[in-house]
Amino acid sequence: MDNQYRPKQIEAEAQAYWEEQQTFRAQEDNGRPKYYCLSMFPYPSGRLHMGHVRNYTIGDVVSRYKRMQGYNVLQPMGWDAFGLPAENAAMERGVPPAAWTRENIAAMREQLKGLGFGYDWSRELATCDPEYYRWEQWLFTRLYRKGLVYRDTAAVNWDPVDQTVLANEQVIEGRGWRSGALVERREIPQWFLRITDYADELLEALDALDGWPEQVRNMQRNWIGRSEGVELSFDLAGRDEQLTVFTTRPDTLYGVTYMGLAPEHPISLELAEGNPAIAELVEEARSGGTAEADLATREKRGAATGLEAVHPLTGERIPVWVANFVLMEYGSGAVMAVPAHDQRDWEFATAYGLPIRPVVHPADGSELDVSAGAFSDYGVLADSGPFSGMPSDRAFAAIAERLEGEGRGQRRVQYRLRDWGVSRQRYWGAPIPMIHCAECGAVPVPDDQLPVTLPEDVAISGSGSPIKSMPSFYETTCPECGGAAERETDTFDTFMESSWYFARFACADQNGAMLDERADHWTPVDQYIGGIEHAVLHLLYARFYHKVLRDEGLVSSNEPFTRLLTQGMVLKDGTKMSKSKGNTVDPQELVERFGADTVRLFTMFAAPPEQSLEWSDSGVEGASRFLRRLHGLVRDHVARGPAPALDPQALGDAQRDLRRKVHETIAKASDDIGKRFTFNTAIAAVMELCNALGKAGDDSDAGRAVMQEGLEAAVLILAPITPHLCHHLWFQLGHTTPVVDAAWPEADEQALVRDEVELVVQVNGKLRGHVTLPADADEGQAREAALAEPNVQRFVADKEIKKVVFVAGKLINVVAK
RNA sequence: GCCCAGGUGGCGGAACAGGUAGACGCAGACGACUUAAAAUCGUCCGGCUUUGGCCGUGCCGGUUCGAGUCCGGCCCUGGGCACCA
Repeated sequence: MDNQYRPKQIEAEAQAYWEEQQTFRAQEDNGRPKYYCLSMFPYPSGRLHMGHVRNYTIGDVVSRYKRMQGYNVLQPMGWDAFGLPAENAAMERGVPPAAWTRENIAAMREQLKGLGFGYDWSRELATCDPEYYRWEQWLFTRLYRKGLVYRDTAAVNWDPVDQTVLANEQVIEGRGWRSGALVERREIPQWFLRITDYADELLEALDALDGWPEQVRNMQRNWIGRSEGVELSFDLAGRDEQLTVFTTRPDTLYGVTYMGLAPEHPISLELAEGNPAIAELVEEARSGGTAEADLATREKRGAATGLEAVHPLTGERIPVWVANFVLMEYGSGAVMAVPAHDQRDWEFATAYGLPIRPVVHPADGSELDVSAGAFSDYGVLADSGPFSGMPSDRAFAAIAERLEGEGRGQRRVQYRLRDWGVSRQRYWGAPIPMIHCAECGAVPVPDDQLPVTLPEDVAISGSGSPIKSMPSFYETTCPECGGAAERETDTFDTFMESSWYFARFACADQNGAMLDERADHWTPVDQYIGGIEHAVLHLLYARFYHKVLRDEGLVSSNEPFTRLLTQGMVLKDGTKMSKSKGNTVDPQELVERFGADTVRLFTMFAAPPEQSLEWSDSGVEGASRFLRRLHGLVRDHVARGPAPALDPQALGDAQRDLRRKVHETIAKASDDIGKRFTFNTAIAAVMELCNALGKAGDDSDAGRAVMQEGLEAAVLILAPITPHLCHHLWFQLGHTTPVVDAAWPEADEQALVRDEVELVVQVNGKLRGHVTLPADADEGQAREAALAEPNVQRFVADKEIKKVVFVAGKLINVVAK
């Protein structure tokens, strides 16, 4: 055996072995339970970054662990290949997005192979391949016919200088990132998917997704934002028109002191003609980006309209204001304001000197004070006509009933979730398969004309998608009337591709259909792994899409991902690695210097997967050092010849202690890797084991047998994490089949048994000593031993013992006063 | 602004069901080996201290025999906010 650990050589050999044996090629096999382990596929930016390495190492560790447990594992990989960066690169370097993307894919594929990830490459796919996106187009036309697709207007960021639509990230402080021009909001027609039709199912099914982090389920619940309330209308004095508003707090109806209109509301637009203050608000609303974070942090401003609304129950006149915090996108673009019981309304009322009228008092009878802020809890009504004295919940129902009875309102469920706008005015995306005909309107592209292929040999300028000025692309004939017509030139949101790739991996070679029965064999994904930043959008869209696929009869499960692991970010110097901060670490350099196993080991050791990971160069060296030591331990052991067979009955005390450590490590690592996903503590346990093995120095037959068992355990446990070195060491330890096919070790219960236990002794909850007792000692014996301890006696000497708390196997606490 | 997380030694982290705070690793100090350095191996490594202890898990308060862990309030950092992926 080589005297030195040479990762380069060992890793090349292992990778060649796996490739030659087609180790990771997955076949459907009903004789073994399937396990579909999927890491979120990358955007092919050109090089792997540490976030990818972390994500894919976690996935590979889980996959290899499950394989050792006897599962038939599928672990595929592909490319989320459409998107904005390719267009930016094209502008900078003059390379068409398609060529740039395919070069990046080739480079990153090699990097992934160099890291030793066990993917079934025969299933590789790229979303920019027409054979992939054609099925997305096919499904879209189907959903159109089903009524799940519709056209409506939506706001985009318009750069008036570059004459182009900008993404939110391209709007910096209200200005276009390249031109520096003030960005305008423009309403343009776009395609929408009715995700809100599935809102209730998406919400309710979260309760059963117990393999998902509660944090993510919570974020999705809040995003969907189901609320029950009342929709009611206020007459406008002197106008033949009504304001319809939605409120979740009809119990505060008597506290309404003003109405708020969105600046984009038709009435606001009308009044802006003759009112400079309103015109200014409308102007403000038209400029700047569309991102919610920008809108929500704007200073709250408003202007009186002079109009008055009529309170539906009291007939009182209520002033109508235009307010910039009222959003046209939500509900009707109008709100009733109750400053006493809503903080945002309170702030606006305070700023503009509008009355604050409390009508709900705390249920506990405590004094109500709204001088410093709104009281937004439920309580008991006051000054609310016939409803005074009712608790909020009863008043909610009573007021709703009254409004319904008078035909002025009705109970309604509202969602925060909006329908999914899938149109993008970009080039590098899947063409939306629709044709606009002057005679027939919007017509879906017939199946036999799919895919609508995106022309790839194009030049990208800073303003607008090239296919919008390419008659050879958009000129066509109407499939219905045969007349001249134009293709849709918008492309799909890239979330469309990433919403179903997990199913396509099951049957990536199927060219006659979107999916086949193999999709149902492999899905749902048993374990999905990816960044927490995808907690809402990608994961919600994919859930929606899966339900749509189900309703189309393409899969039969309800949810795409049974278990979800959201991995934290990779940081350096406490902040996110990024090119602009210049604090990136190139995984490729590390692999070349230390080997893939060291990079994998450090990444898994430095932090548990869900936490952020602080990068440390010296920590990487520590990981490398450990692998050298493990290599050395096996080398020295093997150099002494084959180890004799182990006879557990014939061990001395030290040998039994060491063997107990071996099996404790197996038990801990199995729990850490299999159940808790805390790979860092599993590695720490193996390090402890190796420290103990290294100190043993026992050359007796029994000692060498225990050593063999211990080294095998260490290699088996580390095999999913550092697969190349373990592949090598396993053969060195005398095995003839590869460790990748070995069974995961099981702890021997007999080896775990202890004769004695050490109890912690406390007095009044503070540590005062230790006592060693037989493992089966009862409370009486423990108490006797504890009180005999001299240090304990010092602390209880002049006190009365009130009680003794005994926790078997752990501690005994003497409470004395 | 809204929603969701996280704050533990010089650093990354451990403590899994409320029971020894700091496992494991990094950095550092000292020692061994060496002509020397690197590598390797060994010992020490939260603060204070009268050496008996006392203090210590972002801050303030509470529950408990016992709180890093549970509860209430605050501060700071990070993720998401619908066209980055």
